[in-house]
Amino acid sequence: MLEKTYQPATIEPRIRDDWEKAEAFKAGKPERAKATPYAIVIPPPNVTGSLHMGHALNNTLQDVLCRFERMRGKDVLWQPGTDHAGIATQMVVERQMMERQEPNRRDIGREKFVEKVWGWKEESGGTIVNQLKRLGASCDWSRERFTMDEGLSKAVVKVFVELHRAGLIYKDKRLVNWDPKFQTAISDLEVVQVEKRGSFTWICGDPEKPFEADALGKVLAKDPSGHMYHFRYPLTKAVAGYDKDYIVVATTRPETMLGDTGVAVHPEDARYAALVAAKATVTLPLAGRVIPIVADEYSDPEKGTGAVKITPAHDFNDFEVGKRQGLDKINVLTAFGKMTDDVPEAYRGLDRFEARRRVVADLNALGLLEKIEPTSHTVPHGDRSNVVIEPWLTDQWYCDAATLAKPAIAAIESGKTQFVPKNWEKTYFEWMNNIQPWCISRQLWWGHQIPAWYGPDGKFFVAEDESSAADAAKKHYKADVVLKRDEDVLDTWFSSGLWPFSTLGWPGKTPELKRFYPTSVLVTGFDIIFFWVARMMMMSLHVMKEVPFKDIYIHALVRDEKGQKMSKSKGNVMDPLVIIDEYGADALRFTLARMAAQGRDIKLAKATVEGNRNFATKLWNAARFAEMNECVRQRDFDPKKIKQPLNRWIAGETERAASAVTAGLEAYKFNDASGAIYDFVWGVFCDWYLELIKPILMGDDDIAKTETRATVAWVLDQILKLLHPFMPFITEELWAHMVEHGVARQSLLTLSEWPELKGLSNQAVDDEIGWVVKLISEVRSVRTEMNIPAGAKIPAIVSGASAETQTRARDHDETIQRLARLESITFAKTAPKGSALIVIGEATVALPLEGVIDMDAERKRLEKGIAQAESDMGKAQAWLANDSNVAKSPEHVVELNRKRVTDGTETIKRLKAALKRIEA
RNA sequence: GGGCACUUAGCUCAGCGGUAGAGCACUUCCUUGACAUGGAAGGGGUCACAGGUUCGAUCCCUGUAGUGCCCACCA
Repeated sequence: MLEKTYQPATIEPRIRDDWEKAEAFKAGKPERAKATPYAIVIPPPNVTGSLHMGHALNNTLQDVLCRFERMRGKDVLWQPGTDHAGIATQMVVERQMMERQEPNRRDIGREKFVEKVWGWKEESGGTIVNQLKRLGASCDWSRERFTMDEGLSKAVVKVFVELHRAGLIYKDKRLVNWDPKFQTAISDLEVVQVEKRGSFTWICGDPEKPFEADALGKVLAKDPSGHMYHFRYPLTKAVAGYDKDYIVVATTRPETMLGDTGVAVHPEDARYAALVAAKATVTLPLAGRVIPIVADEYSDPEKGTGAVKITPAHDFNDFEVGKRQGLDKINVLTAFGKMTDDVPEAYRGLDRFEARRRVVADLNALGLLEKIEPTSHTVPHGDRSNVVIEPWLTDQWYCDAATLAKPAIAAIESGKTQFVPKNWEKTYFEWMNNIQPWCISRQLWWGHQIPAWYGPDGKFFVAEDESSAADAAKKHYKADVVLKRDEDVLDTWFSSGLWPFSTLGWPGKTPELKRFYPTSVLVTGFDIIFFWVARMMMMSLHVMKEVPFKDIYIHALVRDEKGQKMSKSKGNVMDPLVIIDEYGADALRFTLARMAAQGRDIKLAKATVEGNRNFATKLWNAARFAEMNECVRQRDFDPKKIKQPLNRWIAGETERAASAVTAGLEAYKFNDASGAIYDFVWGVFCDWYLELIKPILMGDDDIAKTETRATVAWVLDQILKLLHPFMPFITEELWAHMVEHGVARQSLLTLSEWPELKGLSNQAVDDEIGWVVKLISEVRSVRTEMNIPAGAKIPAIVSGASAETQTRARDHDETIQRLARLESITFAKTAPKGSALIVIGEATVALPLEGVIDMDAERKRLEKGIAQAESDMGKAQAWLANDSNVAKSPEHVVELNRKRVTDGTETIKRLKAALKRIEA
């Protein structure tokens, strides 16, 4: 016997065990050898992470698809695994070491540190996996992978070596985004632009009367960023045709002026033509270095003074200008963002922001600070470290992304892989067409160490292992040499990019690779289209010569109910595990699926989850009702052979619901699919069908009763199946309760067959039950409006009814009486006086309530009905009066409006007649 | 600067060329033999604004305003 209320917390772990014991989610089972393969690779969560709402949504959708396809008989592989997440993980462990006041990673050295991270991975790496299981994820857990496990690491090395051999990976010295906190280079994608606005109001300077030192110092002490500083660089000597002895340049980063090696003006800029012609030079203030004024297209005459300082070692644009103009590159910053020894002694070792203040103050003292103005500009920050990123000159490994992008673009253009929704293609193309070299090396310790070994002269040998590198070195040096391995590791996304094939066993020629590659669909959020999706497309096409997946389903991000991004600092994080504890995994999953249609974000409120928990309870109680009424599944039950109209009707409704759910899932319209089953279960099955059949179940027509019981059991089975992808736990639990011939069911719902229903719907039956439903609704409506006590039973007298209507009324007599709380239904030529009247089609139903009803209220009710009917009919009439409407509209629309007029006329006539009787 | 979206009931959002829907909230009533995590009946919307296309526009097109996001740049 089912408990009165549904308790997810006690059920879920047990169901999970059942699935595990049955190895229900194992891919490649022999009995499915002939089935169509269906594969999804999970977006691997960070191994040290824990489940957040984004994961919950992402994995719910994948699980819905996997369960759906599994039930449709496919051989489903949902490939799980985790990502080593270089920076993030190293950060977590380092922070932990700091909190425990242990020696830092540099003190203990690389080997010991990496060992520690592995320890941490072993200890907490299972957390997120267990959390995914709590959500109900039907992954093939026996195939779990980790980006740094042996097989995947082999794949990484092999791809690196091959790309290097093909010239698509190379080493280069150029500016990178340097993170002074984590001491590593990061890729463009890991840089976020943060808006900076000056924190002090604008201050206009006057070089003749410099700022008072204290006042300026106070201002600068606040926050020296977000301002534009205008400096005078004195000319080394006067130039004929140029009326000043200095040139003004502006910058938001004063400290970098110590690394200036030129000033650029536009070649066409008349103001500076004399300076260019004279090959004028300026003396760089503070440093005392003489630097040239060069003509370069980069400088924009419209901006500032049209003259721009050039710091090739610390600015991406300046780097290019420097290259064109042959300017020196002077590095003035250390890896930690402090001034190097290549600046005047006074600034050496200063932090970059302190140096900024000093430079401004010192230039002011020299009368070279023209003005300071507040400005609004964006400053690059590390997405993890949140510190200001420095463009910094270093040796790094790069991947020629532009070349790899070409086939990846073509694959989407040709439709071999398609985005759902399609509009994400544009974003993808936009980025791929402008893709920059990808910096793949990181100065971290946790990750795949780059397979390059250096000889004594710095020449490197890229090889799959040290001995191959040694062989190559020996050939080159004609002697044995000591090799030193490159200390850098690869960007995390390098290994993630191989995920669709590395997890299937590549470079081995495994049966899984053959069977499941390319995978069916990738389900992910739009925030990692560039980071991950694009890289998988590039890598997979290069290595496998085949797309990694056929569809890319992009879903929204989950935000809080106010639409703000959930973040720990804002304190608005909704923990999926807390929600699961409170409402059950099914309620959370169903909520996320129902909201999955939204454009770019999902605003999640607790109340919504609660509503869906209530839906689960509703289903639970419907099953309980079935159980109490001995609605037992019959083995040979055939829905096509149903006789009772109510049962035929619900069979037809079930078919409609099933096809709506199927169609929704096939089109990745999770909201449509989940909405269809919700409406059917609550709005049709519970609200109407179960109520309508009660008289039969309690009656003594055994044939009808037997058929109805069997139908209830059958419909419930269909419901459990249709709902299972969304709510796997409660459905599996109820499935187990639905006995068959007195024997508890042995099979698992998750392995049952998906309903493919056909030929169950019948128009005549739908009309018949539709009439019953309409009558009941109308009576209920009148009862409320007439303030008839809910408990009072009243008679109903039907007049003007056709033979068909009379038959319907007689056939469903008991049902109608029960649901409309009627005492009797009788027929008469005319409606008795003093009645409330209901008009349905050709018939009028009278509720004789003389003395009970308020005639005034009845008049108002009828008048309202007439007004509504007249307005509706009037619209239809006006529409028909327009000849072009009739001439140019499709027939069914014309027909619809004609019907509105005829039906409306009839209704109005009867309502008016009813009104007249009252007034009489 | 370039791009992508969004604007529908008090709130959160579906819908989409043929007389506007759901959940929550609200009002009234109901402990009726599955369910008060429930049932019944209601109230509430010129579908942001202005043009256009169409027999017909909430839906398609153009523009305006507001909002959000992505990319790039910023002397």
